[in-house]
Amino acid sequence: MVDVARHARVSVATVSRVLNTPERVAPDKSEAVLEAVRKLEFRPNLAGRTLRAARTRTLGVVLPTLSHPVFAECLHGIEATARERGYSISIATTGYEPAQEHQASEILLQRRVDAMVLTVADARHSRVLDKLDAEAVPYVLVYNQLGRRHRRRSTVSVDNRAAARQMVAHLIGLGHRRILMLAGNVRQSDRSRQRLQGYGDAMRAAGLTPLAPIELAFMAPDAAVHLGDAIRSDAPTALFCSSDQLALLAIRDLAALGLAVPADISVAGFDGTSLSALMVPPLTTVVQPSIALGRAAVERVIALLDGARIAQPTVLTHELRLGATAAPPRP
Amino acid sequence: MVDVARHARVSVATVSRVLNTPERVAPDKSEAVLEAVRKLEFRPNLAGRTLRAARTRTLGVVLPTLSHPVFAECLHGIEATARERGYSISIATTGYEPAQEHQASEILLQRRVDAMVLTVADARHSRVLDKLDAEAVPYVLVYNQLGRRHRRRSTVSVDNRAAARQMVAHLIGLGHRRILMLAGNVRQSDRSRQRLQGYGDAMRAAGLTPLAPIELAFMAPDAAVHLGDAIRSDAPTALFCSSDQLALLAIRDLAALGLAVPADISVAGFDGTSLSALMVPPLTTVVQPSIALGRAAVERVIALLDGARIAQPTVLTHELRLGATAAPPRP
DNA sequence: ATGAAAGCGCTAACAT
DNA sequence: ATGTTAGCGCTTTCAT
Repeated sequence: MVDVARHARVSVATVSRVLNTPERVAPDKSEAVLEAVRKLEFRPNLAGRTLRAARTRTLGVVLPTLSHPVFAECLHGIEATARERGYSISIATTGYEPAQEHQASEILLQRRVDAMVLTVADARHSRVLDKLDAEAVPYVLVYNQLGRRHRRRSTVSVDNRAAARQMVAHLIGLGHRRILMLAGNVRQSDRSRQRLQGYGDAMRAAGLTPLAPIELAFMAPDAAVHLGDAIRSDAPTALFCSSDQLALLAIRDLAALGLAVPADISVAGFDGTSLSALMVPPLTTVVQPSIALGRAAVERVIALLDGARIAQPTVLTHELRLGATAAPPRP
Repeated sequence: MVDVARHARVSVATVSRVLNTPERVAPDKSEAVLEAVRKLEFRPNLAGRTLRAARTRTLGVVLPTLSHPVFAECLHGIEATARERGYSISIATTGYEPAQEHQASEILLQRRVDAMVLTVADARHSRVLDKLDAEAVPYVLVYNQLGRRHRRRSTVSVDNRAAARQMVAHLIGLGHRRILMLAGNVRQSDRSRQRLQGYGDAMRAAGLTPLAPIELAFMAPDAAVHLGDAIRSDAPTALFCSSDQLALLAIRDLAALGLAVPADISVAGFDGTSLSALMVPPLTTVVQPSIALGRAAVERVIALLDGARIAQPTVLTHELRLGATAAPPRP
């Protein structure tokens, strides 16, 4: 900066002003500074700026994984929006392990991110969120959704329970009575729990008895076994899966068990990742607008940074995509 | 840090040493400092450290998009490895636009990332890479692959040309003669070009005449039209696509044209994203080890930071996954 | 409108 | 082994 100042025959203070508050500097000086910047290829060092201004213009992002397309697409929306708004992002993943949530957030806090966008296992009980609250670091949760009693935290999500209810109601409408839910880890994941509730809502509303869900750890290798057992004992005619990934896994394993989808058994998913639309037959699933969720989360977190109060949860509309993996049961 | 020093009754220098070179400080003092750190919940401010040490322990990552599973998985490997090695990452995407490559790299350079991992459109002609060379910023390319004459740049990739050749040879082995290639933007993407070369190699090796490829811009909306035209004029019995995404798109559009895969026409892809394995029927494709590519890229870039010279390109082994979308042509 | 100078939090050279 | 201190690059009072 000293070089630039010398080159433009002004002080470093003026250089700084040109870069930050150009309106407060005379046009001719401004011009000279800008030219010096170009000529010397000056690139402000963010560390200096951060140290002094106590702002990094960086958003921290904590997500369970990037291998799952839902989160990858969300990150895509986050990154694009952050860039448009002049922020960059720093990311850390947790691999679905609550212990890692703490480590991930510490790394980002050490970088002094201005705010965070995160998906945690359970938004109601989270040491990390408690910490962020205590340290007054603004944050917005994506995908996580909170009940009426926990509205202290800013969330951006779809209505998981309602979406699950609608999808299960759709299966019931097709004529299914024995519908089995394939859930993620219900104890750890609030979304899994909400979708399970939605499943129960729909079943009971139709006068049906909910079946005990199969709980699968993320990417469980023994999924096929559990699935086989459950199919023998419950004889379901439809499977409602709490993610597309689980649905694809189920379809594959059903094929191995000699069951055709949807002829022998129907399968519905949740997420609506772009690839699930391209597969043949296209997956019947609940479409979450992942990119839009990421976008909205960044917009909200920037609003918080600009002094907004925590508002109502942002609930984006989901959509039932009636693909071709769910059909009426065999008579 | 002053607080911590006061609390532990030592100087700030000792606090710094405990944090950076613990072996150079007496155990009792070290203990005292650590306790003060815990008690005061001291979190070193990276900006101060960066400013002084001129190192951020941050890796910049530039990728075309995060919506494409191949890059998302690669990023997953990058993030995990970086974390293990004590680095964090800062990402920027380019949306496949060379102009944005420049912008993305500038953002990261402004953050003073220690090094970069990137995928560019064309590694042979890249203003961004020229700039990084000029500024002596270490970097490693992922997915990009360079010919013998351009080995100045560090790359981590599969052998795109050989992989394409093998896949096309496999199709020829099944009995196909009229094989059409669906390529990305050949002019802009070096990988697309290499895969097209591999296609040509295999065709000529079998005494067949390569057909002119269909070039599709990324996520082209008019893909169906071009595909329909080409199928009418070339009457191919197999399609070799330069990405899984293109393959899925093709399969969907073929269905719309009344063509069944693989009964009427075979389709092979390239990438081996995890979802392409789960679809029914599973996609016949070239599997790139995306997570391992990301891991290897980070290992190499850290080696460069530690003073290693640019070595031979790292070529990871691909794999042909013989799914069920390619079969012998109708007699 | 502009400049001089203090100081953000940290590390490392130097002194002890 | 430990302390003192300069200074990394920037922004922001405070003067002028």
